[in-house]
Amino acid sequence: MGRVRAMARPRSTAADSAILDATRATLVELGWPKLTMGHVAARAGVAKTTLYRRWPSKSALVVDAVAILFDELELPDRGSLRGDIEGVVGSFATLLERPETKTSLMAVVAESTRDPALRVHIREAIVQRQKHLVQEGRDRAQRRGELTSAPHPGTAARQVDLIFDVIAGAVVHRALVSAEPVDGAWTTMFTELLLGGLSSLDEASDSASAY
Amino acid sequence: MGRVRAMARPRSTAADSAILDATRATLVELGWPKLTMGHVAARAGVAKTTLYRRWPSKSALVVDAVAILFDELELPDRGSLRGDIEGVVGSFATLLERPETKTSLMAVVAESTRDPALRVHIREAIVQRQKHLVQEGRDRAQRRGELTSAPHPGTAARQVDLIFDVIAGAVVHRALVSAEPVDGAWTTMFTELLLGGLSSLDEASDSASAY
Amino acid sequence: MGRVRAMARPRSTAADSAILDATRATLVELGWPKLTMGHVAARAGVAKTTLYRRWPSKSALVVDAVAILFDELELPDRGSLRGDIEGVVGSFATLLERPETKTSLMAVVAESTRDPALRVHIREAIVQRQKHLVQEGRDRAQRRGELTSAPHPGTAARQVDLIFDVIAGAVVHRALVSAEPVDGAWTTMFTELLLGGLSSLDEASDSASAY
Amino acid sequence: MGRVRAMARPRSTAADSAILDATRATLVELGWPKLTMGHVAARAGVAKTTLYRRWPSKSALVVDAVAILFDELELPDRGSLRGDIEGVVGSFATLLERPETKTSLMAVVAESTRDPALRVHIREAIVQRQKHLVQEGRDRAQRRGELTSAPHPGTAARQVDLIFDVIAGAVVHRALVSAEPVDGAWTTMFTELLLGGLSSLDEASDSASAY
DNA sequence: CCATAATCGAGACGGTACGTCCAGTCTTCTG
DNA sequence: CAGAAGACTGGACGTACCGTCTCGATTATGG
Repeated sequence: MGRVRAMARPRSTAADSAILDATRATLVELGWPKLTMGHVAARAGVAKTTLYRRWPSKSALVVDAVAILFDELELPDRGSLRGDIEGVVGSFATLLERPETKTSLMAVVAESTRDPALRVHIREAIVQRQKHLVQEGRDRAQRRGELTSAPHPGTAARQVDLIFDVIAGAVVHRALVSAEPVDGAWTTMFTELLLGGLSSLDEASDSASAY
Repeated sequence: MGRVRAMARPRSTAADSAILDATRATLVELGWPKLTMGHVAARAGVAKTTLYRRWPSKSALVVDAVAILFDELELPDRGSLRGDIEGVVGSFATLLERPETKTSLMAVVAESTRDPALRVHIREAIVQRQKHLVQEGRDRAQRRGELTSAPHPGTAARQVDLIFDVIAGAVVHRALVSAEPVDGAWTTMFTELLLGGLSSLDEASDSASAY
Repeated sequence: MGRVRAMARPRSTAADSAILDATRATLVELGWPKLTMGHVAARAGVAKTTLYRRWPSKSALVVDAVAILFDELELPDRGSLRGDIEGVVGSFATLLERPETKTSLMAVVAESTRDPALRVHIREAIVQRQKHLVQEGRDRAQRRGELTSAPHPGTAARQVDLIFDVIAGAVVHRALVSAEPVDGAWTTMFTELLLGGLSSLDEASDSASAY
Repeated sequence: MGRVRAMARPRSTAADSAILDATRATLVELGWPKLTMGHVAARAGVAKTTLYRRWPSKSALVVDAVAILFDELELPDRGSLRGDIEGVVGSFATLLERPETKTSLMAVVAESTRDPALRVHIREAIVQRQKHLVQEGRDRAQRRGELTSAPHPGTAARQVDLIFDVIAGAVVHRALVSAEPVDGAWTTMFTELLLGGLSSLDEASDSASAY
């Protein structure tokens, strides 16, 4: 096709993972505010130039380095919607306690309020990427008969978005803003609240076509 | 008796408000990342030294400057718990859209993950200070007969904390992380979910003494 | 005359010497560059205001604090002009080795190149105040017959000035600029040179009226 | 063989001279006390970082900037030792009247009393570098038969050091400490004294092996 | 024996420069 | 060309002093 010349030195693929590893290691040791591009480069055995050739900024680099940590979140079948919710809340809380995520998640979000490209990057690499968890939980609950499916596909998608914001938002707020532990008692109470809310949504979307 | 030391020149109270005003104005114009201590000092007609004599860091200063904006949140009686919730969600969303808060709230929270003193500062100046809104909403709903009071005072306090984290967390996550609008449709759906959750909590705390 | 009223609180005389002592002590410990007005004030148990009420600047204060150290210079009669010169050179060198003088003499001179008032202050408090040493040495040598008196008083005064500049200048330059020790060998050689110069001046001013 | 590292971007040589030029220009305009690193950097069109990468302090920078001015000192052959001395004293006095040198020479010397590295720097860049003037004058006088050569090389070197300290010290002391003009009358009298001293040294080193 | 007035310790104030640090870019040479 | 090395501009950082100021408290003397 358009391929004219291809004789240049290709980018080292090994470097990519070395850089992301170094980024995470530095986040653990020094935290976001003390993480510098120079530090990461030195630790990865790479020149700063190489970093900037692949990521536009420190924030974008950290988003990629942290994003894959969120892939650890799973939704093992605990037999009931209540169990599934409690499980995912617990594993999310555990994730937020790790130094890599704790010090950098809010930082990149803060940065993103001024940088649209970064905002998109976060949404794609973290938010949208994890929404399947909510969808899976819903599907499983429907199969168990705990919930009914929404009458309209659009409504279902909006509900997934909402539930994701409620779970993620509440846990993050509890852990990082209120700065109180996301322990068993809190998780139980939160799950109770969420279950009641879900069945309420279920009935409402059943009867009315408002959503 | 209580007099220990009162001989030196007292701190100018006028400077305090000038600094906070300048901080807010600079946040509006330049946003958090471009706000510098030097800039604020110059704008307030004050020396940088004076800033550092009163606030230990840029973050602490911004917390104080922004905290009073949260006092604008009110809970006008709309006649029903549903209306009250929709009202407070709307006004919180509006607050989060203001440039002063949007660019700085997440930034100071991010900073606080590494600075315990700042974490306490945020909790006292913003979080605890606004929890009365949830309490008021609950009391009003109880008076209306929409909710019953919790059997134990400790349970009630924990419920207030939870509800605050759910509301604030969900709205903040929707607005700043998912970066989608907190519009009427979302608010209605969220309120539906929350109302269902509240009545569920109500019944649970009624029957069981688990909480 | 103009005296109308004199009922105010007088300045504490004790403070003066406490301040000068503190200044010297701080010079010994920290040296000129790290000596600050605040430090001296604190050490003297005095407010900064009090310092500035009495001395216009750090330099002026140090000049006064150091000036009296130069009063230690003496000219004990060693029986010959050669001995007298070697003696005064040695004691001057010893004085310049003390940390109070070493670190501050050049500093105040440097400052004085930009501050005429300070220049006058140094000249009066240090330079002119020690010229009597040269005069005494000359007088003594004349009484011994080692030198003859200058034919004109003005010539004598100019010679005293010159000799003072030569001795003080050479020793200071050796000690502080060349930064080599003013030891016995150097002193002997310098004294030989100066003696030869003095007799040369003596003959010249005898025969010619040029000076 | 000698190649150890030569892969990085080399330091700009243009920057060096731009910085030194800016330093001298600033010394002329503002004098030593008002010269700041920031000012010099801005004037040289260079970042402050670049200054600190090359010179450890303001003093070290000024030493280099001023040192080459001393290279202007020359010793034109005026036909006699007397003439040569009067000539070099005059040109040294002229040099000390320039604002660059007047305000900064004593300042760096003062600083050097606390900073051994700076002391060495001054000795090498200014003192040792100009001693050839004394050596030249001596050599020339010997060729003319005005002086004889010292019997031992070590003695000759010590005499050169001494003469340098006497000339430089006396002129500097007259000009900057006593703060009186180094005019023709003073120069004539000083030269008379020095000539007498030199012949005295000459005879002494001839007869005795003390030196 | 009180009123007056300058002094005192304390420390906040506006300024200015410091020397450090990092972001992001540029320039060199090597593979 | 990609990459390592590291110099470069630019700008904010937080600190340290300067010399001035504003306090309330402390002495002296003159009336």
